[in-house]
Amino acid sequence: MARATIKDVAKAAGVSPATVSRVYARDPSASEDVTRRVRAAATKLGYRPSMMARSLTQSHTNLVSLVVGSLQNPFDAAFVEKLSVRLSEAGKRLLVIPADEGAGDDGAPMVALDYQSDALIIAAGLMSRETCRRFARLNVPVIVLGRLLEEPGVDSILGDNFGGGARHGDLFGRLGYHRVAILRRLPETFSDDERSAGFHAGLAGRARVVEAATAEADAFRTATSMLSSTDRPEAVFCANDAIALHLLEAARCLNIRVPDDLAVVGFDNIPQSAWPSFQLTTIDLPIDPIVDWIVARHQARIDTPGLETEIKRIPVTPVLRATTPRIDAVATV
Amino acid sequence: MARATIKDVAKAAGVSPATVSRVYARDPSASEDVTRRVRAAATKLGYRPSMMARSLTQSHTNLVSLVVGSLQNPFDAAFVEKLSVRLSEAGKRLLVIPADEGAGDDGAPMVALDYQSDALIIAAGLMSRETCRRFARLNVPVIVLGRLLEEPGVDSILGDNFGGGARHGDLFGRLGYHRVAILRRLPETFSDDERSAGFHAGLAGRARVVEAATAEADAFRTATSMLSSTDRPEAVFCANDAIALHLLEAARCLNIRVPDDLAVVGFDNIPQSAWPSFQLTTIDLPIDPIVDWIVARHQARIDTPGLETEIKRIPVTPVLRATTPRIDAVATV
DNA sequence: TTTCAGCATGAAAACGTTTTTACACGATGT
DNA sequence: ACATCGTGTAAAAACGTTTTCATGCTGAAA
Repeated sequence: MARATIKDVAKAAGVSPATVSRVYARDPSASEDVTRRVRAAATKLGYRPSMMARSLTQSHTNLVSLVVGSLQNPFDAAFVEKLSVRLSEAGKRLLVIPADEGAGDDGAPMVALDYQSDALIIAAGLMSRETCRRFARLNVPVIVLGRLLEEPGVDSILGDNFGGGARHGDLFGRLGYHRVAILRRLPETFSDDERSAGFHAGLAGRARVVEAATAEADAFRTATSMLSSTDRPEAVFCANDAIALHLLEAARCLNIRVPDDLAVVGFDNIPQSAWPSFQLTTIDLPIDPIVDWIVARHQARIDTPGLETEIKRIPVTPVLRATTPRIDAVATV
Repeated sequence: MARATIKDVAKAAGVSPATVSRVYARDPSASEDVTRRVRAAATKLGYRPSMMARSLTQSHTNLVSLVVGSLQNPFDAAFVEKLSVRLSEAGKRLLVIPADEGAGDDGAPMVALDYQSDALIIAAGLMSRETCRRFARLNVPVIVLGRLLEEPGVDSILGDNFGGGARHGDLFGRLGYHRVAILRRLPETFSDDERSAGFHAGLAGRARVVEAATAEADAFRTATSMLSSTDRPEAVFCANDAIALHLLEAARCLNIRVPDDLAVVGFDNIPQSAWPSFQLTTIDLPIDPIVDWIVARHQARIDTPGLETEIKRIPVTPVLRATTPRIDAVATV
């Protein structure tokens, strides 16, 4: 019971394979009558054109590869889900490539080349500049999320990390804290570098800052030890909500009252942050505009090769909730 | 700067394309000397075999399609992540297909056919029996997660939903509740049917049961109205942890003490359930064995066509935490 | 009628692989 | 000396499409 091919359909409809192809390509030169016969034969045989064969003659595959790390962080999970939906709507498919793939050989995203992906989206901040260059040379559009990789032909999209961090820094300054901390992801994490820099700028020296880095999986432990230290910070800027939630959990375990004994702020505004248990003050980084831009941009790159490198910044907005004191309560101090 | 093809490599190495192919296929008949020359030429030209072309002559593509709904539920997100990693390790790629795809045409998973996927994994409980049959007829292995679809050639894998539900039902019975409730996903959700049935069996009539269904996105609202009703239940069995967490949130908003005024149990044991804020009593449904079985099973189906349909049940284990009273405290009553 | 444009269609080449078949060569056996 | 066999390689067919080019047909203009 092999799969029906274009020849089978052609024979059944009494036409040539070329004609069947034309019908599927919506070529206007295909006559009314023939189109009907071909469609009828196709549905009877359950024919669907093979994308693999089609990709061989055409220059595109309608495949988009996504290199991604963990999906534990709800932000990333939501990103992947929305991206796959929007790509589907555009008639494209998402190929998921774990970031730690193919370490032995040529680096992770090379597998995207094997399937002739039309574009490559990097949601894990670890692709080497070298690999990027290689893709750019092959005219495969590369879009990097959350990292600024200045490389010709490689586009980047990021939230306004510096601006968001600055808002938090200024908030802490106005709240009059003297000992604050930053809890962030591991040192190579580009977004957190920016967020941290913005925070420092916004704080403008009004408080002493200590900084700790942690893997997301270890966040609870790191947070616990940070809160157990002798001169525990009065307020903590967590570089993302996932970490902030762990910090809140740690505080709860240690019977530290939030926000009275400890203020906490995050970044991303994942859905859980709005839950009554957390009510996390954070920075909203909206996913829809990110996905929209990626979908539009990769298509633009495909349609017109040789575009200038573009760096897109998504604006963010602060969301004040209950893990920080009300600012007006302190404004008079 | 077009991509290097097998012919380019052949020319550069002074051999025929067939020989290059043999080198990549690790054909032992390729001589030492030639293998070296080919490898050298390939790396110099940056050659990688085109999977699209290869798939045309071979019967398999090393592509596995996954039809999936939302990734908001951490259980599903973790499943997708682990599946993609394990498939990668086996040299395969994951093609993600949103469940609501192609509603107009032939049903969602048909797009998997377009790319000649070697196997189809359905993690959304909505594939029609008709569509399944079609795949089975084409010798494309279909594996359904969380749904029992008795159809020749279609394998299913599920947690022991009935058993897990029964444990909860019995627990509630032994705790002496009289008014209990079930909060579950929408009526078509197969797993929840089983969990609910198991719960009833385990409870064995020891309490009056009311049942409410909700979309996961509406869980907080549904939970709130359930807890606000005049004869609020003493204990609620939520058909999964994601819903249970929303119920706990709702209880907190309504100042209902857990477990004193309200006992809550869930199902799945997602990481968040263990957080100090929740401490949810639940049923552990481990993901690793699920993914392992799926990877092994789809490979088995590919290697030996015509296998008997198999239905795999993953054992579950109760996890007692703080959203239920300690059972020994009541055992003497 | 003849000629030509335009249109619908078919034949064949091309895409980049794998695989089958065939061949040349050297070594072995008598 | 010749037949036989293995071994390493090349040539060519095949996979299922799209696309270019050629061709036959229709009808309008001459």
